Amino acid sequence: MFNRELVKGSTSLLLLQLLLERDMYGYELVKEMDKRSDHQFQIKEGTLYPALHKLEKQAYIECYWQEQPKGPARRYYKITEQGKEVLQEKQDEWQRYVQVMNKVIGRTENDSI
Amino acid sequence: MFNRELVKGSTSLLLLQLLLERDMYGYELVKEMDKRSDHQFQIKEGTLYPALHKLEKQAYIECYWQEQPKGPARRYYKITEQGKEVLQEKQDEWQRYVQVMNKVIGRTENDSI
DNA sequence: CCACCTACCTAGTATTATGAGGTATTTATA
DNA sequence: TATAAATACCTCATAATACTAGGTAGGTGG
Repeated sequence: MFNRELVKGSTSLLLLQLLLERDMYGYELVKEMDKRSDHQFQIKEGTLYPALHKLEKQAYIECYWQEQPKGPARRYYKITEQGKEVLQEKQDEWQRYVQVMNKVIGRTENDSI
Repeated sequence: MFNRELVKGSTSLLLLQLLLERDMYGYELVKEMDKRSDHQFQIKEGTLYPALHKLEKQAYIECYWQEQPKGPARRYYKITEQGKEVLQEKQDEWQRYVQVMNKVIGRTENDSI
């Protein structure tokens, strides 16, 4: 999605954020991310499922199957309390990161060696 | 530096930006980056030199050796015209990226499915 | 019937940041 | 005089992770 390299590391932040709002299943997360970002973050399934499995292993999310009246069953993911804490840390880190980036690439007038 | 994953992809942007301001040599770039970012971007030499060589191969930067009266010779890097164009694109992409990220992780009040 | 969408998944590849190492010169210190 | 530390360059192996390209299966529309 977007620039492959720029995005690294923010996937878990994005996923946890979406799951903070409501439980979702994998395929739904792909669609929701696409929609929310005006088609700029088109996370691929080859990225999503391993990422979700890792988050689950880390106990930041939990999952449960839900049968559907029609169509295949869905595996819903739910953020845990621990996941919420980690999300907060990731949010803070993102903020700091943007600030530092802007400082370095931003204006230049008075900072020389 | 910082969070390993978050940073991926922005290294070339940062390097090109610093070189836009003046020619620098590798070791100087490490120190300058550290200084500008209040010690938050501590780019490692194992990252820097391969990154510089790649930028050179892509013709975004050029280099020249400069003997020093004392101490080892320095290899100075200089941004090319093509590098300046690429830098502009990377800047734009960074801006867009921050905007989309903020949109997705930002406020939530009225954007539901 | 067949294409397409939903919905899950994995394996292999490419990229990239880092850790750990190497070389060589100069300067400060003990 | 040693010797450590700083300057200045470099490479290799490893880890993390995003993507491509595949696979399975059920349901829907033409």
